[in-house]
Amino acid sequence: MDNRTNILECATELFCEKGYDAVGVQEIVDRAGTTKPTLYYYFKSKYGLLESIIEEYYGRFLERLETVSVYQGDLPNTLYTTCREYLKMAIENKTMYLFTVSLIYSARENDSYRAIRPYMVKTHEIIVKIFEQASNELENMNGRQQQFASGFEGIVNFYLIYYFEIGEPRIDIDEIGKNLVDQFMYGIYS
Amino acid sequence: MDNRTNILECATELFCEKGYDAVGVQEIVDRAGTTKPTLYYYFKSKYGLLESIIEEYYGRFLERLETVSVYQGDLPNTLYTTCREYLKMAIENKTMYLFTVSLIYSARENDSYRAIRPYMVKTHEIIVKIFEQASNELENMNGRQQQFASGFEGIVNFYLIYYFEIGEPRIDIDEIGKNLVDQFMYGIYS
DNA sequence: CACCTATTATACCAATCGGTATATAAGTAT
DNA sequence: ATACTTATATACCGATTGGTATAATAGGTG
Repeated sequence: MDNRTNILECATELFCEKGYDAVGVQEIVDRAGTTKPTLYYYFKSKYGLLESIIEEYYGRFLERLETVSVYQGDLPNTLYTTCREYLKMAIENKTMYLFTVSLIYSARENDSYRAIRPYMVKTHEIIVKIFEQASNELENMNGRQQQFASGFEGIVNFYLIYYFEIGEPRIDIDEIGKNLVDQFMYGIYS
Repeated sequence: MDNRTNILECATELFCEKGYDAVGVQEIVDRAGTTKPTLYYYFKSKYGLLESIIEEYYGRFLERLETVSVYQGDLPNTLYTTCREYLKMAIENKTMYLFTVSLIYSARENDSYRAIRPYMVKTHEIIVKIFEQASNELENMNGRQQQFASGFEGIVNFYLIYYFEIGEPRIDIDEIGKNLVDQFMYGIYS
């Protein structure tokens, strides 16, 4: 494995374990078996390293999300397909997923939050688009696309964290996805 | 205001803004207009200061939660009362609530998580107790009290973060509480 | 071979980190 | 008046922070 990838992976591990601020650059290069100038050669700063880590995971996630979230002429089905992919991606990269969640809830003036924000916004835009295209299906949708999108993202994240927490050995994406969309749609119509 | 309270409040502000690790002890005493030995006199370490901040808010929260969560012979009503108090407390202390959420999602090996964990556990125990006392109401409850408790806590936190995020100027506790419990109960029975 | 660019390490930087030894002032109890 | 406790500041500690100046070492290309 090349040095860049190695540093990236060791940093990811450490950030997930201890958090961005609690990990020193020296600690990262020690684990990677290299030295600081090498790290600063590939990533120009500690913050640049964080950005690269997020881009590595979240970039791929956004590509897939954009692909699967195309409107199918039916809201529950579109949500179901989107939800399945969301769950799948998170389960495949559990550690990174939990790390990004911790970043999302981190302090607003912290570098961690600054780094994750553009990806949060982009994710939100993709989900909002689903509800915009479903406007004809739901009466009184006016201006509530943002609200529904936040709600949907929130409930998916909540299910994920919940199932990771109780340590379900085998998570059935199809079943959870169905329950989740059902419960969400119930919330919308009530 | 005495020096101890002043340090406590300044530290709370800074931790909420930037996160525990990103704030230095010097920065805290500068804002409080005092010096480090004073801080170390009242709280024996930076970690002790964090513990005091959490205890200040979460201690009161747990007391109230324990009081209102007594079982009323009816699950939805008990949940509704508990939920109302949970929402009320969070809305009254919005900044501190959001700070504790950020701690809950912080890295497992970070001091922030170590400090919040006992309070998370205690909260969970209180909610579990509700579902244990409702065992006669729900068939097939065996061993799922923990699951329901996690689910309930999750959905309440999700609603709160969601409403704080969209910046609803006036949050109707009664209405949100009702919707929330309804949606949760629907999830249980389906 | 000579040249060039991409990598990597040694050794260092000022600044900040969490924390403390020591001194002092003010109040209080004997 | 003496002794003790509480509360605060000056000045310092070694260790670590993120980051870099410099130089050596590759590997490929003319």
